[in-house]
Amino acid sequence: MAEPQQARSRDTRQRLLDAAIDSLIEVGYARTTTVAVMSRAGVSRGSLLHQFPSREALLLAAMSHLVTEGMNDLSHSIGPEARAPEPEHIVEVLWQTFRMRYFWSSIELWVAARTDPDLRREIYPQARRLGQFVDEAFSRLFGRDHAAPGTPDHPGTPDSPGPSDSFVALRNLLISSMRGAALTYAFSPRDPADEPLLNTWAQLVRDHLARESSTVPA
Amino acid sequence: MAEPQQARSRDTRQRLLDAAIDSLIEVGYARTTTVAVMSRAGVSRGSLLHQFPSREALLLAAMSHLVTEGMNDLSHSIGPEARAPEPEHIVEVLWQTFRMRYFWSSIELWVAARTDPDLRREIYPQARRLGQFVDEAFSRLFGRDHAAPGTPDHPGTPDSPGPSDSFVALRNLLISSMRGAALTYAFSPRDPADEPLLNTWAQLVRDHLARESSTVPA
DNA sequence: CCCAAATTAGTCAGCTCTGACTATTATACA
DNA sequence: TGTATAATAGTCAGAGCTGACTAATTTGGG
Repeated sequence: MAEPQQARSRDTRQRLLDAAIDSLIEVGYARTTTVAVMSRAGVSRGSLLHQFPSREALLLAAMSHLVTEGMNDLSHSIGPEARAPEPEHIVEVLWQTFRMRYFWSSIELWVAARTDPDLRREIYPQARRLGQFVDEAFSRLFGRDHAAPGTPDHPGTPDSPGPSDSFVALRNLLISSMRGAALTYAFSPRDPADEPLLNTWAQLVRDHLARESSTVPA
Repeated sequence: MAEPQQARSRDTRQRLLDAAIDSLIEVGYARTTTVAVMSRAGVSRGSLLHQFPSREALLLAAMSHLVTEGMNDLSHSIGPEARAPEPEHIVEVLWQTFRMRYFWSSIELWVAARTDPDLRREIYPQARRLGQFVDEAFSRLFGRDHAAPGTPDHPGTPDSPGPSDSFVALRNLLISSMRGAALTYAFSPRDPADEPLLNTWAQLVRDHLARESSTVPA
């Protein structure tokens, strides 16, 4: 947790974490061994075990690193400000996040965590952290007006209510569906850019916006 | 592939496959070792390696076994005949299949397959086999009238068209969303029976049925 | 400039897993 | 019933991984 002061040390940590994530993506959780990560990062055994006293510590840190990286990527692809809700654009940006670097490494860790209590304990808060960030990003994609009358995505008080039920439902539906669809590319030879559900997702967004503007014409 | 004639042999195979699947569920792919399966099944090392010459062969066979088992379970929970489409019932039955025995073992194999070309090659046709069966089951849940004017779920000729586009879209959306939602239970402490998306899914089905009966009142 | 602490480097024993091997037992068929 | 074949049993060497250990090097403060 504590940031190491030494520049060299931080560089080593960074290289190890990147190497660990690359390894998760390329060869999966089981074959992401300390030796594999260490040689991939060009770091000696002693350094690795000094920075991360065990394989588990390394992978837990990688998970955290991953989430931070994912949040940065998503921020970047959305841009700084809320946009007008163009269904195709919203769907496209969201779907990209399920095709990026961190998706498969996350899945590897999730699946490994299922049968590893220690890993699971650590991953749960990280996943929530990323989930909340994705929720906020989703709201930003829609723009404040559509996402929530009040502050975007805070629980919502009587004065400033959170997102409407239908907005939350749409968000959860899209995200779960994309996750489920992305998973099939573990073995499917198709190109994710041609995902057949893309149209369906866009239509859901269009329907939501249409329904909203007709019932709450404000 | 060839069914062994010997009764004893078949029993051993069956026990090994069941043990392999149980092991996948309980400890995951990486720790499903030949020794673990063998002792779980109460079978000697020689027997295992006679029946399945390698760990990979065992797990490939387990995948096939799994699919067959999954299809039987699904058949059973749907019942023999097409039913009237009650949205809550449809969603409930479908959601159950993502909480059953074979879901996690499938995921373990899918994820392992991503970084294992041999496994991937074998899993792809199996997944398609199960996928098509699920599609048919889905059509049966809706009843022939709603699923397809023609024969249920065959590609569809000009004479007997397949399911409508919107039906296919609904199906793919529900299945992908359920898969994506189910995945979070790898680490989430929630009870799948309380899955928040259940209402959303049911609403989608209701909307589809309503739209259908209004546009095609035939 | 020097020294203590931090960091990096390299080696090793212990463990587990896999698949090959040999031996034993059961089955099918003549 | 006898024998060839199939199935089951148990052992073992080789390979890979982890984490502990010792040694060398670099950094930062006095």
